[in-house]
Amino acid sequence: MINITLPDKSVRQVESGTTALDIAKSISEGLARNVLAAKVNGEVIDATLPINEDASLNLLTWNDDEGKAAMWHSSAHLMAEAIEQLYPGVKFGIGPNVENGFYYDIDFGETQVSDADFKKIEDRILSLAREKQTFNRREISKADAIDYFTGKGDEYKLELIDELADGEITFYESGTFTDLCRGPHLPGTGMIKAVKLLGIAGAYWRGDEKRKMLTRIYGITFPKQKELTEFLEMLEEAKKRDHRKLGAELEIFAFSQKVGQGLPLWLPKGAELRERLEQFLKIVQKKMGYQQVITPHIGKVELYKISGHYDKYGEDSFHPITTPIEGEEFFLKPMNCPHHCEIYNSIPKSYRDLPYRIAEFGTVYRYEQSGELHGLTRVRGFTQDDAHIFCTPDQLKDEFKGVMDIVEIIFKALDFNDFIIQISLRDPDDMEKYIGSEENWEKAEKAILEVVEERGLDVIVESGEAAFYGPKMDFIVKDALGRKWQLGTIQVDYNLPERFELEYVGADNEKHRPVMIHRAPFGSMERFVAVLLEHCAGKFPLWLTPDQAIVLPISEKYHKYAEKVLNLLNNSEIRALVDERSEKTGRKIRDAELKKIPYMLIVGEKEENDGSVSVRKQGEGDIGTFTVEEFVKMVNEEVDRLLDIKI
RNA sequence: GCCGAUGUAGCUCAGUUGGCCAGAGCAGCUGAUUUGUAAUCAGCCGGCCGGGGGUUCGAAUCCCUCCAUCGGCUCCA
Repeated sequence: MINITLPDKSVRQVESGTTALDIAKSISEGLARNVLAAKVNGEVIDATLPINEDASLNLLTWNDDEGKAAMWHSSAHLMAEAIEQLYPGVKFGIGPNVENGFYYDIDFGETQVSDADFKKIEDRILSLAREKQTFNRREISKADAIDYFTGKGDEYKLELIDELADGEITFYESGTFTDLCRGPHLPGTGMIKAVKLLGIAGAYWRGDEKRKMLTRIYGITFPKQKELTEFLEMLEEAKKRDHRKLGAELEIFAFSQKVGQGLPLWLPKGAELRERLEQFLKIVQKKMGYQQVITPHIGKVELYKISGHYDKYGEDSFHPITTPIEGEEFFLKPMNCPHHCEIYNSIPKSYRDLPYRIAEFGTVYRYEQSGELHGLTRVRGFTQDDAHIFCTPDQLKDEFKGVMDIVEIIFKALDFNDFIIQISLRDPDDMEKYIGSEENWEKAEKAILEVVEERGLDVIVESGEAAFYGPKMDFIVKDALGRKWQLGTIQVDYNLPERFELEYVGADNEKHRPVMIHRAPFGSMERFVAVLLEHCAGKFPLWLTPDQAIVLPISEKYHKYAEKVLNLLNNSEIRALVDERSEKTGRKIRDAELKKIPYMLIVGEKEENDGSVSVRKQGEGDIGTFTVEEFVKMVNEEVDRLLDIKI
């Protein structure tokens, strides 16, 4: 007999060799029907595998991420089986579960497959699911595994097997399909009740663009039809939040084929909004000792050779522009730091001048591959809220913290709470990629990790994601469709000061090298506004939104009073307008609601007589009648609450 | 850049076994209406069917090519 400890700490004595599924059955049939996999001593395995020793046991269901993972991983196998039946002779790459579903990379040979084929594949998957196939795990020797896939002619699986050690290879069989797989899998395919193939795309084998492109099919499955319906509804909702759609509707930005792809045009409302964001940051930065600078949009090629960017990105950049007579070469600046280094260098520095913090809303241009462009989040011309801090090594940590304070202030003012902090360090397996001394890298990485430690931050650490010149901390958010975007960034750099021979005279009267911090709390204005649009679904915070209020006169008779209200509002720094169309009030309200204007002020006879406005809040409805003064106070208080900056 | 899909009016979409002058709703404009918390009515304007080639008596519809967009892959100083 062995002891099985359940999550509620209760202990069950069972025969050795009992499966998780058996234990579930002993608890209740209902539970057993819902068990997707089991977590035994912290390891996720098939619920149908025997347990042979004392263990803690978690029965994983649809409510557990690991349960979903088993479901979707099994679904990938099922899709592969369906596809193999429909397209005999196809070869398979990898087929994992992902955050929302699963995919399988498939080599279809000469056959063209498109989303028009999805229906057929989905139907086959469902009919296989109904066969209630089981997943049969078996350990197999490396030689036998190689034999099997050699027989099948699947070079992709053979490549994967080649990297595995003999004795750790397992196969899973379900129906007519056998796959190299570690598991775990569902007790049976019958638990898959609904399937939807979501997309088809090319994907390089092993993510290497030099290798063959396979066809990746994404899909998702559910234990209930209803959940699929809900998932699809959620996708529809997310699309409504897409910044590309909202940006057009709210007249924030536009693109023009004539201007060029990836080159955003800020419309008046968007430009005003962006200026408010910039102004806000400028005020914060001023309080924190930054000085504004301005640098040109181009710089000599030589500048980027010194900085090292030329070697790294020269080939991938927009090609240089040249002077007509001398043939001097200039790059459109892809970043501001080299210019800022030269600003540092323009006047000799003493340790008393440090930290030297210079900021610029610097517009930069980068050649992004055409397939990468994406609304405002990935563009070829954008403006960074850039700044560089030059300080002594002793000051580094405090300066780093100061930057984090700014990020915090900004995220708070925008009610932005849902972000991930990522620390990016070197790739220990590929040190060739980086420039700069070992000693400096270690110092920089240590400083960041210490700050994280001191602040008790919840961060994810990624090795190999560092910039080529130094480690960094990034603030990452997800867009409406769950794609991740990097917003703010703080990067430590010992390298550029070296390359630009930056110096300061220390208290010891000797020359020293400063440390440099690159930082951009927004990241880029374009990407930030895009993510903000999606975050607030177009309903910007009151202090930021283009139009804060709209006055809606009931009829032409009250236009005069409406104008008077408008003047009062404008005099109180409230951005407002009047709807003087000869439309019914219901219509004016509807239009203002759709434009997401936060406050609608309805004025008619009653309001004119007692100098008031009837206030309707966007998305909420009528909130009562106020005097204009009261309304102004209410708006100002709401704005101040968000902009409550404590430095 | 690569794989796949898409491209009809400012927006959302009809229209393909190739066949009269390419349609609708919304938006816009004009007029009527003077309106009390999410769409007043009527009329009008608006499209070389993404661009360019080709096949055909005839192309929005079929073929080629380029461009852009969308979903991924790779990349992202």
